Order: sequence, then structure tokens, then C-alpha cells
Amino acid sequence: MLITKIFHILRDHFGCQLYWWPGDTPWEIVVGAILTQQVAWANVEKAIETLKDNNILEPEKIIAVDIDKLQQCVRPSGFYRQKSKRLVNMARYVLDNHLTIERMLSQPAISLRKELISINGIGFETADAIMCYAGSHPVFVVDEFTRRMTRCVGLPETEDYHAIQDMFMGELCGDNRLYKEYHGLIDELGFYYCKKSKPRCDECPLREVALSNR
DNA sequence: ACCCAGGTGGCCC
DNA sequence: GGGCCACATGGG
Repeated sequence: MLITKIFHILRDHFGCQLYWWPGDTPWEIVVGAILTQQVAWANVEKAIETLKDNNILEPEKIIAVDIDKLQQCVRPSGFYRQKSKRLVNMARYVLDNHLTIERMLSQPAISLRKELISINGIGFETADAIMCYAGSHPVFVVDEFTRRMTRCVGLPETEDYHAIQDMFMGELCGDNRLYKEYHGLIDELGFYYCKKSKPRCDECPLREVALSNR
């Protein structure tokens, strides 16, 4: 019940975010999910804009373009050599195995997740973000903010990705919209109240829950 | 100047 | 099979 309660508190505090992940197409969401690894979203926007401006966002373009050019575009999002490679890996996989990202995403969740994880540069979180936000599969995405939040409110102590994911999905047995919304709200919470450098625990909308659950 | 941000894979033992 | 570490730019 606690997980459901937290959702309502967050939604009341931040309001509905509806389709929270920015991006006009599934592929753009995939690109964003890779570029945002370990980096604030603000850094990613510039990179995506540049890819669009140069008309090399699409998978066909990403595998065809000069790696130097790709790296220049990706640069603002950090780890640009790694991330360029990861975009190429992903694009090549889609084209070789499914032709389009839409076809790849439309397969059953189990096999889709296996495929995503098998691609070098796609881990648990990125795979789930792609499934949830680009593919509209009912999957809850766990990230650093989620871990911080669960620790903070006294939910069972674990760092394990799937343990945390199971905890949320077990209680919510949800629906894609709910998972989209919940993860978005947690990241809003993290962005405003749970910065590692200057957390604002005293003003956090979850402070009551955290106190009463100790 | 320093710390940190919506992770992942490789290497070492 | 867990614990480190490189990866790199940009903003506070």
C-alpha cells in the first residue's frame, strides 16, 4: 500500500505529467534513453537537436554517417565516443533484425527485453526505459532516484535492480500509463528534492511518509 | 576549483 | 560473481 500511497502524494504535488518522456517518435526516445545515461537531461537536448539539424537522427543515417560527425553531434551529452558507438549498435541491430524500431518494439515483452539487453550499451534501465516509453510496455523503470527514494522512505533496503522493480510492479500490477507516470514523478522528486549535493528533505513532499515509516 | 548528473561494460581477483 | 573504474561534457 505504501507504494500506491507515495504515487498519490507525488501526483498531488507535481500534477499529471502525461507521456512524460520527451521525444516525438519511438526512435527519438530510444536515442534519448541512450544519451541520457549518467547525464542530466539538459545535456542531452542539445545533442538530439544537433542530430536532427544534421538530419542524422534516423537509424539508417546513424549507421551511414562518418563516426567523427556523429561524435561531434553527440559530444554535449558526454561520454561521446561510447555513446556514439552505442547508437550505432542499436541502429544496426534494429535494421538487421527488424527493419524498423516499431516492429522491434511490437514483439512480446520477454523477448524484446532479452534482445535489448543483448545489445552492447543497453543495460537494465535503458532497456526498460525503451520498453516503457518508446514501446508502451507495462514495465517500471528503476533509476538512481528510485533507489534514493526507496531508501529515504524506509522501503525494504536493497540496491538490486530487479528486487526494486518487482517491489513496485508487484504492488501496482500496472498499466503502462501508471508506470510511465510514476517513474516521471520520481524523477521530478529527485530533481527538486533529492540532489546528492543539496537535498531538501525538510521540504520534500514525502517527509511525512519517511518519518512515519521509521 | 570542485562536485555531480535519469548507467554500462570491462577487468581484476 | 562482486567490487572498482573509465567513460566526458556542462551546469551549479
